[in-house]
Amino acid sequence: MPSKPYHHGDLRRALIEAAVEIAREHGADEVSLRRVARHAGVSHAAPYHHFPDRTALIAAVAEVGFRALANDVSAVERSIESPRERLHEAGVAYVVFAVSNPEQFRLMFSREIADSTPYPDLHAAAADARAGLERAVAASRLGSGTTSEPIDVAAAWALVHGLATLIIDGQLGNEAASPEGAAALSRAAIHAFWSQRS
Amino acid sequence: MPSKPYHHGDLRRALIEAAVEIAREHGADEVSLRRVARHAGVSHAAPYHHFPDRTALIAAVAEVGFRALANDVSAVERSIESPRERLHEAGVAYVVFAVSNPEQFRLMFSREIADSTPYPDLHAAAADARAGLERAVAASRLGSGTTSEPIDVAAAWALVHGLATLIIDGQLGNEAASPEGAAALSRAAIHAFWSQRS
DNA sequence: GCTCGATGTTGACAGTGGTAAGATTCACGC
DNA sequence: GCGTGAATCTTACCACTGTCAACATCGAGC
Repeated sequence: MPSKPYHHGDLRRALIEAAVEIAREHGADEVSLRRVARHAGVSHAAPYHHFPDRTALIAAVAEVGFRALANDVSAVERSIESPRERLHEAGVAYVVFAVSNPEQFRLMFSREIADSTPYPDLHAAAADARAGLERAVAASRLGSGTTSEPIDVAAAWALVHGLATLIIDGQLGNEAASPEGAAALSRAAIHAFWSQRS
Repeated sequence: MPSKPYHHGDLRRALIEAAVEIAREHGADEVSLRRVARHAGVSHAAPYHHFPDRTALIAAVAEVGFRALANDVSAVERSIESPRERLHEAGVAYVVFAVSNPEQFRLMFSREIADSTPYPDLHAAAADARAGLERAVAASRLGSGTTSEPIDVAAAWALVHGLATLIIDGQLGNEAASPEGAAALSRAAIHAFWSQRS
């Protein structure tokens, strides 16, 4: 049995999975190239044959994260009739994703890849995720007709993104740390902004 | 002339200022203990006589940041009559502070000090800043009387915090990068949530 | 005026991202 | 079948980081 062939076979994928696992178990800032390589059973320089540098690995991990987020958001989109309700639940899905995968979420919005233009695949995945929110906002026509749409998208995104980051940093209490608690809190927060109308 | 006395005199303060300056000029993640020490003109181990570890230095920097933020927010509080307007402008001040001091803002919400309980002074400063928003929310009674107040605070905080983080990460376009642009954007976003009422 | 604690320095260690040079193996043309 | 070049992986370095231990220097109070 070739227990350890010289060539790994699918090291790129293995490195990404190792990074996700290390992030989940030890935190996003424990994801170092060397540790990822160790976890995948290769030498510390092997990753450089698949990623030009550490940032590129993070970008790849973030890319799969954005794809999962886009998936979660559009699943909600397909399952709800009322445009207003659909927007609300898309926001809840955003927050729940962050709370369910806090370390990956942190990686997705880590500073080194804030400008995603050098990573086209990441850029596309992030745009897809954002497009989900944009569709939900456009359909529900948040605000009166006088406000321009980009502002509505920015406001909606900011609200759920703020909830997500504050919750996963523990700033909004421990009840919100669980996906159920996060869903309840974000639903309540969203309704707080709309309750004055109903 | 004693160009370099053996003892610095006020090294603790000098280290904090050096950290702020390095963050401003080179980015928050360039703030290393050794670089800060170098910038202050002392050896790389000198900081350990004033801070137990790197995190404690970050906590000290974040503390002055939170004090400045609390100051900015309560300055707005004192200058505006209408409770509703006061809440809105307190939120704008939060975002403008972040955009005006992006690297310090990042330090203030960096993960290593997300739990501020080991740093009582930082904890108090952060609580002061938050208290500003809480007062503004309580006075304006965001939402109808049926929503509980902590939710209102969380929602308001999440909105402005989300705006702040998204803007300083460049996710909301370059127009928002300037303090004026950020003020305009955040005012519009806040009004987007209220316009449906007026 | 001496001593002791506070403050500073030098030197070491393990860990990191990154590069260079060499080893191994795969794929493909003959 | 077989060689040869490219892709992959390894070992060995470099500079940098946080942190600690040992030692040097100074100031404040007895």
